[in-house]
Formats: sequence, C-alpha cells, structure tokens
Amino acid sequence: MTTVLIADDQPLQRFGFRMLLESQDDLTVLGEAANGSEALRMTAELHPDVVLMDIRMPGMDGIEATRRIVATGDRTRVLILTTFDLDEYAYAGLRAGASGFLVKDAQPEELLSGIRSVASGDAVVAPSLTRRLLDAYVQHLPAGGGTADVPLPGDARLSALTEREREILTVVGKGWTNTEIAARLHLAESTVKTHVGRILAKTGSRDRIQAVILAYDTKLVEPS
Amino acid sequence: MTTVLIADDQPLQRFGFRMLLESQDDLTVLGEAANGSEALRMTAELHPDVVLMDIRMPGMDGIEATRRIVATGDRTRVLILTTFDLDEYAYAGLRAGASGFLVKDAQPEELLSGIRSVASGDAVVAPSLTRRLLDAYVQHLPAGGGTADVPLPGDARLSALTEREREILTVVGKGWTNTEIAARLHLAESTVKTHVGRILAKTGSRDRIQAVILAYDTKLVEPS
DNA sequence: AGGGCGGTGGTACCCCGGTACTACGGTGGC
DNA sequence: GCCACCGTAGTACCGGGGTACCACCGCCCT
Repeated sequence: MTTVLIADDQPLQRFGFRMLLESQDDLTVLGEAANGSEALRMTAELHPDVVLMDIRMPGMDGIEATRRIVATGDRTRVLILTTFDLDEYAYAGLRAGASGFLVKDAQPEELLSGIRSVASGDAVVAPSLTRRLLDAYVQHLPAGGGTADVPLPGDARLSALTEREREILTVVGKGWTNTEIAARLHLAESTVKTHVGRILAKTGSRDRIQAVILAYDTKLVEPS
Repeated sequence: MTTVLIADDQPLQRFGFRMLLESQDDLTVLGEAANGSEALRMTAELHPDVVLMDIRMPGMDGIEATRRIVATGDRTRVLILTTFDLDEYAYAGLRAGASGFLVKDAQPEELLSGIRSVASGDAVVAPSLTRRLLDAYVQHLPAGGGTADVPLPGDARLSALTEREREILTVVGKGWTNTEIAARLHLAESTVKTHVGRILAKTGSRDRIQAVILAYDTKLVEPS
C-alpha cells in the first residue's frame, strides 16, 4: 500500500487527484494540503510515501517545501506537478531533491504509474520535459565553454557584511572553529557565534560550510 | 505510422521485439540489424523514424552507431536499450545523442509508449535509470564552468581515497549535508557517515570543513 | 539628547556531525 | 578456498555548531 499526500492550492484539483488515487487499490490518500507549509507539517506528521506537490502555491511554494521535506531525510518522496510544459521551476524542483515531475495534463495512467515508480525509489520525468532535461544535462556535462570567470572580489553577497564580519568570514573560510577564532582574535566564543550567525543570515548560508564555499567562490579566501 | 529499425545482435531478442511491434497498428518494422555498422547502413537506406538500439554488439557498438546516425542530421531518433539497470554506457549513449534509453526487462507497454514518445520528438528514460540520471544531473549542474574533463586532481592527500570516497568528498565539497548526500545518492545516512569518517581519517582532516577546503585546494571542486 | 549601528558578551536549547564500534555481501587476488 | 578490501548499514554517544533572545557599550549623526 502506497500512501500519498496531495499538496495543491486548488480544491477542485485536489478533488480530482483524490478521486483518481482512491480508485486504485494500492493507493491511499492520507490528506490534502493547500500550501507548502501545510504540506511540510502534514508530511512530518503522516509520513506519506509520496507527496504530490504543486509548485505554485500561496505562502511557501512547492520548491521550498520540497527542499525541506527532502532535508528531513525521511523516506517520503516528492513528485512535482507542473502546470506548464516548460516550467523553469521544474529544474529548481529537481535541484531541491524531487524524485520527479509530471505535467498536470498527463494521462491518468501516467500519473498513477509515476506515483508507483516514485514510491519504489525510482524517479520519473514527463516525456515532454525529459527532452529539455536531457538537453540541459548534456550541455552541462562536457560544457567546455568555460564562460567568464570574473573574479569579483566584492561579490554582491558580501556587500551586506561589515568589516569585522568579513574578517570573521575570512578565518571561517580558513577552517577555524569558533573556539579557535575566539582564542586567536581574543574574543568570547559567544561573540564569535554572534558574528558567524549574522554572517550566515546576511549571506543566506545555512551553515558555515556554505560560508566556506562562499569565501572561496568570492575569492575572499584563495586556495593554497 | 511510425517506422522502426531493430538493432540487436541476438536474433531471439530481435524476434521478440518485432512481434511486439508488429502487433501494433501504428508501428512498422523496416528491418533488423545485427551490429552497429549494419544499423548505420540500414538507417541511411531506410530512414526509419526510430532505431531500437542495443548497446553491446560485436563490431561497432550501439554508442558509436548512435553517434554516427545522429551526426547525419536525419530525423531518425535512437532509442537505446540497456540490459542492465546500471549501465554506464547509457550515459555515453546520452551524450552520443540518443533520445532515450530503456531497460530490456521493461514492460511491453513501456517500450511501446517509449517508441511513440521518441518518434514524436520527446525523450524517454527508464524510471530505474532516471534516478541515476537525475543524480548525475544535479551533480553536474552546479559545476557550471565545465572545464575539459581532466580527471584526477592529482594531490597526494587524495591518493589514498577510493573512487567512491572521492565521489563523496566531491559532494561534501559542494556543501551537501550528510542527510542530503544520503537522500540524493540513495544511501543510508549511516553509510554516508562511514564514508565521510574514512575520508577525514585518510586525508587528515579534523572535520568536514577541512575536507571542503581540501576539495577546493586540490581542485576536486571548482569555485562556481 | 536621542537613536541607529557595530562590536561585544551571555544563556539556553536542539540538532547535526563525528567517533567508535560491529557487521555483512561482493569482488578480486593469491 | 581463503583473505583483503570496498561499499553498505546499524547503534550509541558526545561535543560543537547554530538559533533565539537579550544586553551593554561606544560611536556617529541629526
């Protein structure tokens, strides 16, 4: 038995999906969510095998919800439904960790088999989207065209940082721990934490690892 | 009406495909080829809509044949059939310009709908392969500046690592958390931890931050 | 005199990362 | 046939990292 959560802001759409899914012996609809945060909450609560996720929803959208659901490490798989054939968000969904995406005007059988594939750990992509996906894939693989490397010492992402914060980010980029930073810069560890916390917030990094990467990417720290 | 050429070195296999295809009103088998060069010659002669291409064939293999067929600029699409679920040649086939690949143990309906999708210009990938494809895709995406594939960031500190460990280190270098690595590479988090632990031990890194820095310094990961 | 901002510091809490084990199937070498 | 190695997976534990919130000081600006 495969359990499914439906996340879509349109009630009528949800109804249609529910009817279709309930007509199958091996599928059960655990519930319906009208936006991303509901989907997130209900997923944490109900642990469905598959979340049928619409992208465009008020509040938290389907991409962010997907990212967070995947981040939980749960077995729950996310199958994204896009309205349009070409939906650039579909790629974002992919990067967010979705196990597949289908277009809403797909045949019912496609949707059902897609759900079953995803539930069993496979991934699915709508044929009409697969083409673009493959194109993007082969482009990115051997894409020798190195593009401009524009060093950008003053990267936009760093502009919000104060002088002190940039100093801290530099040593974070060198791999120093909070304790080491505190000792070598004669600060309290709590101060270091405050600084690092603000750096993460301002640069949109989720942890110091991302900050290290940012430091390298912006050439604030050079490879040795 | 969709015309198909079957390229496979096993007669029995060809027979099965032919029977299946001939049972459909909208599909016609134009001929059968037993190896890559035959497939190439017959394609130039018969101009089928789709070539059902096996990879492993004596003489010219399916990859090379695909490459040459695509190079002609004809409308002919190539649908690759792989025997094994994980067939690294599948990726090569993709890069060679194939419009899709399916595993041979797929359901007949899958094969038929795959042929029709390919004939109409879409692309198809077997669900069991899509998973790996997506993994490769998301891995290669952020790589952006794709450089020529000079492998082997020849650093002494990396020499002790196994191939798998180098893979893991690469994604660690991209800032993925253990949970994300587990999810996107289909591993248990404990496995990821084991790998990361061994990487840290072998490279003499005290934590993953040092490993990220190492990945950058050795150019295992390039700034984006 | 007041207010904003940057730098410093503190407390409390939770989760992820890292360590230390053990274990088991597959593969390749001897 | 056996053994080493690799990749996978599990449990248990602890410490550091990150967050939320608050607080004080010194500076500059109006």
